[in-house]
Amino acid sequence: MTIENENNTNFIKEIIKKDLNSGANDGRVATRFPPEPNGFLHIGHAKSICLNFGLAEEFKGLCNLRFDDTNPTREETKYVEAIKEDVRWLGFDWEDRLYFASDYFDQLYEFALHLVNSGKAYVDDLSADEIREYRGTLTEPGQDSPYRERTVDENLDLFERMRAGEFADGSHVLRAKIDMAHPNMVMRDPTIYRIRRAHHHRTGDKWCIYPMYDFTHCLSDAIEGITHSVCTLEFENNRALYDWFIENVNTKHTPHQYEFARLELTHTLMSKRKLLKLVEDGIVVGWDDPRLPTIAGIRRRGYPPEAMRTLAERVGVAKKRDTMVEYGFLEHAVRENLNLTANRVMAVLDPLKLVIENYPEDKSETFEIVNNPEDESAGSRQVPFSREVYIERGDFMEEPPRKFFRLSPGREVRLRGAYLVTCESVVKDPDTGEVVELRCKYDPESRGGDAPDGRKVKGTLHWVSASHAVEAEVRLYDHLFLRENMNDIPEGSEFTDFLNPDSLTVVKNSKLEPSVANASAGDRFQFLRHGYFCVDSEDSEPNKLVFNRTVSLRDSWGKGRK
RNA sequence: UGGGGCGUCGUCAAGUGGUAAGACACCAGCCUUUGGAGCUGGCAUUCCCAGGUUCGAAUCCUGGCGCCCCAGCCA
Repeated sequence: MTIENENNTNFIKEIIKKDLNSGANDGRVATRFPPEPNGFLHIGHAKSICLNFGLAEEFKGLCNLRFDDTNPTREETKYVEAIKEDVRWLGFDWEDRLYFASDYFDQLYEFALHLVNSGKAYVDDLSADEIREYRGTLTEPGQDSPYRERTVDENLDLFERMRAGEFADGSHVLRAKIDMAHPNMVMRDPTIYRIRRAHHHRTGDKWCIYPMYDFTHCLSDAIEGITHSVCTLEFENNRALYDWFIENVNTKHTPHQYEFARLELTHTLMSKRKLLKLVEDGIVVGWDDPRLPTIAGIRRRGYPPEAMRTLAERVGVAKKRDTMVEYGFLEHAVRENLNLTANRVMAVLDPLKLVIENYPEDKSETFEIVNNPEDESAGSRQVPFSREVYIERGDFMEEPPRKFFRLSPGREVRLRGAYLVTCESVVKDPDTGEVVELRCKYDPESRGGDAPDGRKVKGTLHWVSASHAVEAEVRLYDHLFLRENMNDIPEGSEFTDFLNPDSLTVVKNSKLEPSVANASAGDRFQFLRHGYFCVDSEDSEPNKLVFNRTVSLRDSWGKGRK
């Protein structure tokens, strides 16, 4: 795997280098990946994971895995397990640094008390609707709540009673006392605690008040001694509040927030809401559908984690918004990895029988074929050959156009690793005229694929001996959406309007060489001349193999012809 | 008519006053027992626009233009 080492910098790395040089944070670098356990991770999260763990790795620091679980109504333990699996799969290790914001609820409560005591937070009795009205608009300042000037003692009493469960959900909130006329809406006395009687996946029913993200995140960072808190661009406005809390609460560490552009890919979507709809409406088979950009999906699709890390490194980290990385960029990283690591195998997806008339009926022999021309250590395997083989229907044309190098009447081609064969005649279905069989002649002198007289052929075809073939189901995947930019669809249209009707093609009776018979879930192969495939982890069984196409091979012949 | 950000090749993206990296894509050629892979070459006289400063500007200044984010008791 090649990872570019030259010029692989970005603005966050530059900030860290500067901090290291100036001796900030005692020379420590600490980052964290902070998902909310309320759904499945996708490729966008993978970029963040690679960035945070990668930064720690590069600068000899540490990266924590922290679940941001401050909203009990949305979070579930099953998601924390799924997320842990995804991070591990990507190749990162948080060691003993697995944290939960909910672990800090007691500490956070103390911090809130500190704000109340210093006159910087107050309990507000306004309803959610009233608070919104008092907040003002983007261009008009807000108004102070009538409860804003309560005394410290009164606020203390009220806040403690909020915690004690004396008030109904929604009746009170604790707010930071900042500035209702602040030009940054985030700073107009933001809510820091709300009353919510909901069962928390970890703290159970211990609490009926829960801290808000803005209050929790920066202080959790401070508690953990995070130095560089990296998040996505939509939190830029929240940075002022992040800093306000750090300044107004006594914390030992003073973390800083930096924002980068999230990863978006063409022909797909990262929106949790839309992905959920695809799952719920049965448009895809589940969160791990190989067409989905979820980590579970790409894992099942067969994308190697190394390729995802390479992608994250190559797309870089910047602040430019609305960037769309071409899907082909990802596919390139996947092919690059698989080319080096996947063993080659022959698979005929659309079989056409080829009978070698001058090959003895009862004869069969095996050929030793190299497993991976890119990797000598991958060795070789024995592939059986006999009088009747299957070739790809698309590898034969009765009336070949110019530049068609494959088989046609009278033409000689190579059966990869076996013999040179010449098409003598074509057998057709008398009713439909469909070609059902090719009658050929082979050159016994060309064993292995080369003729002793040195004559060359233009085409080399993959093949599978008919009597030895293993049947399998092969699932061919394509873009989920026809439209490139799914973040910007025409007014009046629904995102589902752009679904690709051919995002999945199931090939039921493909013929594979027998060496794959014992393949197990997740095994990856290159089906010669087709692409990279893996054994499906859900539906494949020992006697009923199912393969997923991870990505096709580049095809300069097929390109532009379909 | 508020505040915060961003505008460099079709797509990502370096560049931080010294004369436009790299990758993907694309094009051409070589090579090839995968029309795969690989190899070679090509691909921004110009950095949203207009002025200005300077010997010299993508980088500094001024003024425009365009796009994105923010009015959850979500994160």
